[in-house]
This record gives sequence, structure tokens and C-alpha cells, in this order.
Amino acid sequence: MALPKVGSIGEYIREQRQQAKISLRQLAAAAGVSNPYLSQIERGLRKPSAEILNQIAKGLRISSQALYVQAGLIEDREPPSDVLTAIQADTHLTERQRQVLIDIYESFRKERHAEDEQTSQNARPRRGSQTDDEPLPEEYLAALEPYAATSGNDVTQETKEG
Amino acid sequence: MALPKVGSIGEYIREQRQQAKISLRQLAAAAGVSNPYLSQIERGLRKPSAEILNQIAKGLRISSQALYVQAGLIEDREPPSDVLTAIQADTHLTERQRQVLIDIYESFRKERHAEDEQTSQNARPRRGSQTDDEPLPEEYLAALEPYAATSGNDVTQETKEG
DNA sequence: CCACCCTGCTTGCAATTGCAAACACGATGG
DNA sequence: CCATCGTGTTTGCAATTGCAAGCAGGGTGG
Repeated sequence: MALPKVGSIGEYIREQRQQAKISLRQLAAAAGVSNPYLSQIERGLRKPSAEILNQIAKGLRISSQALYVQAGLIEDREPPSDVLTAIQADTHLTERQRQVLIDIYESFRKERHAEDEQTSQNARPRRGSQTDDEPLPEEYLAALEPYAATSGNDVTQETKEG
Repeated sequence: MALPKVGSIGEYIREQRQQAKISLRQLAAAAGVSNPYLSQIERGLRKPSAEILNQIAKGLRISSQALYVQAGLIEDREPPSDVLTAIQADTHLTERQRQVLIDIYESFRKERHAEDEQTSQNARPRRGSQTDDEPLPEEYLAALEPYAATSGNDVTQETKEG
């Protein structure tokens, strides 16, 4: 027994940690666990208890549920779009904002799902289920305006990596 | 030494079990744990791991999440916004996508209400890492521009060390 | 060069989980 | 009356968690 499939949870944690750009020790401290233990967890050598998992989630500032799902401790019954439901239920958003968010979210989902197609085409797969009557790109920018004043910087090429 | 706060989880399980009108041994069998252990759990003498908890939840046919919340292993979701929680819990998103969505959502919120309570981020590597500090402005554009294309996985700044 | 600080990893060891076996106590009934 | 089945509980014990120390090695600089 020991460590057959537990790997994914550890990998997931390590991914999240590295994306957050913090060291193992930092996360360990933030989560209140020892560094060696966290190391072992990340490499799938140990199966952390729920408490530890929860603390790690806090340290990473991610949802505990996401971690539990990764760990297989919760049925993945929040599948297609808990997000969509939440967005639609959010009364703080204007209708337009809502549409934009939904649109973006769906496109993100598509992005991930279509990991086979390496097309260099173009076109906007915008297929939102919204009452579409005008493009919204500038909506995005408008939303980002108060955020990022810097502009004119897009280098994004392919470099697809899995 | 005691497991002061864990009491509720055991009581909760016992309640649920009795409501289901099944014996301790029956639930133990259904959950795949030993009867004595379940007994101890119910009385708060033992702190079950997430796995066991999950199995018990299955045996009781109740939501794992409900149990985890009872056990204090999941934050009692008090969401300033359910959307954020949903986004964070969505395992289908890449971390980058998650960040973008969150930031956009927050900027939307700010547009309407200029109140903020934000991210007290800490734990920033001081040495031997990048000095980058701001979020990811152009990331938004990168993410939105193609609207649905494989977003770059490469961070522009990584090693600033010469 | 060695000292220092950072990174992650390996090594024993105390404390804990989780279990099999056996215990207590009550019904049912031969 | 003693056997048998039912409930939940107590008692050791193997296996595991989780940690304090210590190890290996990359940078920086005195």
C-alpha cells in the first residue's frame, strides 16, 4: 500500500506552491506544518490528514475543497459549472459584467478541454449562450482599466506546454 | 489530550446514524471501518482522517462536505461572494485562468463599489528570486486577446539573476 | 577559502490512527 | 438456566502520521 495514487494530491500542492512562487519552507510555515513533512507530502510519500490538508490549503490561499477533490476525498460533484451558477446568482454584478464573466469562464473551459487541437487558426470561438448583440472585448479592457494602466505589451506566442 | 473541538463531528455522525436508524456496527461495515473505531469517533475520542470521514459520509449517504464542515475541515463558507469560492474550487481551471478570473471579478466589483478589503499577501521571497511585485496586468490581455487560444505558459520574468 | 543563508531531502522518534480481539450488558428463547 | 444474538465499549498492538534534527548543495560575499 503506501503510496500508489496519492501522488496527484502532492503534485497538485507542489504546483500550486510553485505558481505562488513560495518556497517549501515558506508554505510549511504558513500552513503550520514541518518542512520535511510537506516535502514528503508533495512527493507522495505521505498521506496527509484532512487537518493538514486544510492548513495547507489555507497556506496556499486556495479552496480546501479543491484540495479535497484532488485528494479524492470529496466526490467531484461540483463539476461543470458551480462557477456559472455563482456568477448568475451574484447580485453585485451588472448584467453586462455577468455576461462577460460567463463568457470568459466558458472560453477558459474550452481552452483547457481542447488540448488536442493545435490549430493556428484564429476566429473567435465565442459561442456564448448570452444575448449577444455586440462584441465585448472592450468590456474587458474597461474592466481592467482601473487595474492595469500599462498597455501595449503582448508577446504571447504559442509555446504550448502541458 | 483531548480533542476538545472535535466533539461536534462525532456527535454529528452519531446523530445522523441514529436518524438513519442503523446500528453502529452496520454503519461501520457500510463505511468500511471497524466498529470500535467508529465508536471512538462518535464519542470524540479519536480524530478520524479525511479518508475515514469520507467513507463514513458515504456510509451515511450524506454529503462529505457537510461532514468536513462539521469537522471544521472546510471553512464555513462565508463568502463575500460565492463567485470567488466557486472559482477557487474549480479544478478545471489552470491557476493562471483562475487568477485572471478572480482579478476580473474583483475589478468588476470595485467598479460598482469602491470598497475593498484585500489580500494581505505576505511571504514574499526576499532574495534569490524575482523582484516582481505586481499581479499580472498583461496577463489579462494575453488571456483575453485570443479569447480562446492556448495561453502561454511561460512567465516572462523568472530568473532575474544574471 | 570558509561562513552564511537559502533551497529541498533524509533520518530516527513520539504520538496517533485504525484495527482485531475480547469485554459488558441487554434481549430472546431453547 | 445457559446459549445466542444484539447493542456499544475497552483493551493492546501494528502501522502510520507528523516533527525535530541533521544532511546535501547552490549562491553570495567577507
